[in-house]
Amino acid sequence: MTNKNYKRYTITSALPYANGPLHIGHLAGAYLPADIFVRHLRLQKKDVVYVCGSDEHGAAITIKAKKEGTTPQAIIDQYHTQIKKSFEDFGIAFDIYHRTSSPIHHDLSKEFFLNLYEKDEFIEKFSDQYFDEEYQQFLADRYIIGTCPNCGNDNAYGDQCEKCGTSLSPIELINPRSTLSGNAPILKPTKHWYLPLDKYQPWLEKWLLEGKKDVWKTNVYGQCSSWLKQGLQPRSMTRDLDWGIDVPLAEAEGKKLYVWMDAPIGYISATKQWAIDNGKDWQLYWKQQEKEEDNSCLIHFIGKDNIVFHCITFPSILNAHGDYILPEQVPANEFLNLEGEKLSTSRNHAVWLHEYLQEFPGKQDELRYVLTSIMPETSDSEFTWKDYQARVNNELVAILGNFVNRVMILMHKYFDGKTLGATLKDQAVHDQIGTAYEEVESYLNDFKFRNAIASVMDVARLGNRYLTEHEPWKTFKENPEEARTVLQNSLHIIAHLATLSQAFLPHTSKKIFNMLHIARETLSYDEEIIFADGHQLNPATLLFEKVEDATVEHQIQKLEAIKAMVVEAKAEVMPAKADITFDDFSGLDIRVGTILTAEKVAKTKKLLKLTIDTGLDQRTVVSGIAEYFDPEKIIGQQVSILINLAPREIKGILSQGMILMAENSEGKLTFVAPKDEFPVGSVIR
RNA sequence: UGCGGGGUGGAGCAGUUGGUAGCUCGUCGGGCUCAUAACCCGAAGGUCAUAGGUUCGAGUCCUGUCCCCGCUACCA
Repeated sequence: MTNKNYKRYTITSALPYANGPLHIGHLAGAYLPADIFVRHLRLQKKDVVYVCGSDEHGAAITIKAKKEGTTPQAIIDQYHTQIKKSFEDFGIAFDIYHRTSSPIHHDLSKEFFLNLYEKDEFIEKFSDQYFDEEYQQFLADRYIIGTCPNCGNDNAYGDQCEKCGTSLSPIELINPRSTLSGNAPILKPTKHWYLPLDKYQPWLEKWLLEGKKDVWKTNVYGQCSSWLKQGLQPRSMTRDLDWGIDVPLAEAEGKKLYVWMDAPIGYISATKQWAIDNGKDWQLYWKQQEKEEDNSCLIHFIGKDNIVFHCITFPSILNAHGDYILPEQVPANEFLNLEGEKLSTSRNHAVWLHEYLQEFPGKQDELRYVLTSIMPETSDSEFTWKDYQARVNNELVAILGNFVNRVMILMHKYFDGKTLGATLKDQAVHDQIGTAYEEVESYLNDFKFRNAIASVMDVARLGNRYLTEHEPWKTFKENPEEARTVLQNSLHIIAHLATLSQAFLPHTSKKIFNMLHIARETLSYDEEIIFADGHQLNPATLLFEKVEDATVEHQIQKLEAIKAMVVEAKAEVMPAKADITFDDFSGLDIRVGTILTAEKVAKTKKLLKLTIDTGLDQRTVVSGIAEYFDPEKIIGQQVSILINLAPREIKGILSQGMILMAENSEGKLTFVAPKDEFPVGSVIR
């Protein structure tokens, strides 16, 4: 990032959606890096505000409320409270954790909308939307269920079929029905306000493509330029929803502001609330100042799913409004996987923060350390419990914890824990510590959190080496003063270690200060560390405990148990389809066939190109089974094949027929074939 | 299929504007015994996915190909 010396910093982390708890993926993506960055700025005595809050609007929350037989308000209260507490317990140092259901936020969002409305920025468009006559309301996509045109699933949602994963629009659903009344909805025209992103494209190309080249991380810049290349389309800023911020126009009764005009403005409203609570001026952190160099430096920490939103949509809104600063940096992280699979809230495949805090009390810094060390900065990365164990045991315990422990124990053993003439008397050590400060500073400036935390650990390594080289346990016998100097130099290393680790491992750093009997909550980088003569150190305590095999096993088993449960719970049987006549059925010509050849279709994930002996002929069939079957292993497999299906070209290959497969609720497939070897061409009926 | 990201010693990753290939963990050998069997030193181990090109010189730039991940398409 640029090395400009900013007057102020405005730091945001993505607003968590208040319909579920937080997991380690959220932390590694948007909260931990921001937290470290903010703590680091504060230690340099920078003027910084770090804001976040719960995103509490949208259809998913009303739907969850309906499912659980409660109100949206109850849902958001529950999750807002839980998320807020988890953040506090974990040690994310927000200046304010606010919520978008607050009046101050509603007012500000409306103000933004009206500002753009009065400037005539919006395009007003009518479109046909489904409307439930009984309930007299338009239906959000998620309120419409129907048959998926793609896979025939009868319970596909208006935005997506969860069975086959296809994105849909409500209009595409066959036999749509309202989840409110169960009736078929009618199409009715409704008016909405669109933000003309296409109109802002030239501005975005200049500001982003030119201005942020080689400034933003490659993954972020790449995403954005990809979107701009495709050409932007106007985006609706309003929706027919029943839970959100009212569109502040008389003609828009019953309509709500869509998430784009809601959630990111939460950063600003949160800052406003913080300013009120603390006697500050929020405009210093968000508005353009008279002189450009007086502007605050705005940085959004997010996960990669939020890139387009924060790099294109929100800046466009801010720019259209006109008074606001734009993000200097959007250091988005990639995703964190867990034990070889994607984290999934719906499948409950996650390490939940609130559970970790409960099961590993007092071990926040262990998780902070591991997540920082594997932070998905440039590509997806993976959390495994074995790796967690290895990093805690081999690095935190063996290197950092052990070093501190060695010195503390020796100091107490030889000198009753009292210092005398304890200035740092080793130039090489002094220089190396200085280098560590420079490295941390420079790495964090570039959002390279992994490197930064490694530089901190290197100081502990330096300490261990220093001790081994000078062997105070030996020299004490002949020359106790030399041993004293070495140990007191080591105390300086420890104190610097505590200072340096404040941003990364705040709990540990406090423990070390306490052990050193330095009565401080934090110690700025520029403050000198002084041990007075006769300074009494506190007793040595262990900073970290080893993670036992059993602990790790338990966590792994827990994940596997959940996986098994999810499969069981999901094993619901698909409802029957509508009746057909015998003639409909007898129109199908299904035969026994044998697979002669099988090969993967290049550049596809699911497709195999098969040659089937049908008895009548040998024909080519393209089948979407590659995820579950190796081509070599299915040669000779007997299959049921529908042979009179109209041929269709798939990926440039003409597919003549369809292999019948049984599919379970997980999407796993198995062949439907005669129980015993049977002549090819035999009719199946 | 389109777009984006990535392919570097056993594992996980760094490699800035092109100039002798590094780090952490693991492995092997040695040292030390103050320390949570911890710590320190040393060694082995890489044709930097692949084929071309630019260059005095390329992991680093250009082009083609293959593979992995994400979104997208595909699943007759």
